[in-house]
Amino acid sequence: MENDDSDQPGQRQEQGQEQAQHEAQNRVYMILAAVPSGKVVTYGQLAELAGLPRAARLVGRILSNLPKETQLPWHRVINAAGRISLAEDSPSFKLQKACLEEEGIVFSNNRVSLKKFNWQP
DNA sequence: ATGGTGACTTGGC
DNA sequence: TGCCAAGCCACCA
Repeated sequence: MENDDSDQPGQRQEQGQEQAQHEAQNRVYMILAAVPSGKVVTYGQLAELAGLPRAARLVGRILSNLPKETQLPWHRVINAAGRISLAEDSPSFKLQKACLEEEGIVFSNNRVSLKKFNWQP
């Protein structure tokens, strides 16, 4: 048979995109959950490990959408400059910094030691 | 539908 | 060392 399975390209494609996004988000969660205490990872690294090169910004968006009750170590994610990508006066900033210091991360002038970037899965 | 913005990154000065 | 500009991706007005 000619197989007229009639996949409506439009709708199918749209669903595919949405699913892909969801998958990507899920992968980011997995990678993030695997980051050990005492270590940090940058948005770019997290994106790359999740198979999303050049999507550092997307990771930031995903984190911003995390529920406040999340179990994920979102506080272990910092930017490439070794800084916390949040406003200093923001409660989230203070929380993140406090969590990292609890884990032994040392800050110098609001910046994390670059040596901590050496985390391999 | 074009433009602006943001938990980003990299390269140049 | 620090600021600026361009690139990149998704979302919102």
